[in-house]
Amino acid sequence: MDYKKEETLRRGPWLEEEDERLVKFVTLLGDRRWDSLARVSGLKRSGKSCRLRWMNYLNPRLKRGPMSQDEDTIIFQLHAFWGNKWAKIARRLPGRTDNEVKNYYRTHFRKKMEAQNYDKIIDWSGNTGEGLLRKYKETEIMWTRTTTQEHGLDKTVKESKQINMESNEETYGSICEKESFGVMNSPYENRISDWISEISTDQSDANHLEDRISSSSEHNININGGSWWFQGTRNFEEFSCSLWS
DNA sequence: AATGGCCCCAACCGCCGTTTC
DNA sequence: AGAAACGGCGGTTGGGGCCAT
Repeated sequence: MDYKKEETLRRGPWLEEEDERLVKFVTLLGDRRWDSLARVSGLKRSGKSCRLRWMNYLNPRLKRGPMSQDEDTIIFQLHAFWGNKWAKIARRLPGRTDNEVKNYYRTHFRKKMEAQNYDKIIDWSGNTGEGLLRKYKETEIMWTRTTTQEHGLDKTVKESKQINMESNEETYGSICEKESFGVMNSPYENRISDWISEISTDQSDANHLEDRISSSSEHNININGGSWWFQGTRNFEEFSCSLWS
């Protein structure tokens, strides 16, 4: 895009007329080829800006209004699984956008975490990267086991809340400890987050670690059988799919 | 009533992977 | 095969609104 053309592009908040026009043209042309849609529509906006406006605000599939308690819990749980993978988390929440999830998390959870000033802060200097990864993975397994059972996530969400209220030691403690990774902005954070995403599809690795931990007497874990990650993932899939249907 | 601080969220930016030509 | 265009993502910013003083 040349300089002169960019000069004439509008920025900032969208006007009602612009919204109406955008909706009209998306209905006509579909939600693809945003640059040409922006040109054809006569909107003095970039294609990217049009796309964003549609995706985050105008799309009729979007759900408006405050987050429900279940959505709140899901965001909390999935962020513990995946870290700042907002788009990935948003895909599990029908009608919510990555931007919305991101904003929600930033304003609610981080603040909450900082305010509560958890004392389980990890001393980075005393840990190796490998040790931290292992610790992270183990707490993930503990969390998954206590929140994913054979009856699906919708019930699980309720149970996890109950567990959280009843005990801060095993489950909530673990998740908070993981959250401290995020709060501290550790150099490991992104790598750990990416790594967790990778292992989410690696069944054999997960089972291997499960065996190792199950055989250890120092872990007092309430296990309900099955392959933890597969079961958890499947339940998430089923649950989120059912929300869309 | 004025104002300063804070919260919230829409919008933007830059980067990167994918698709198209 | 490679360049350009496009789409998606995560991080950041700016402004409006609310609230306490």
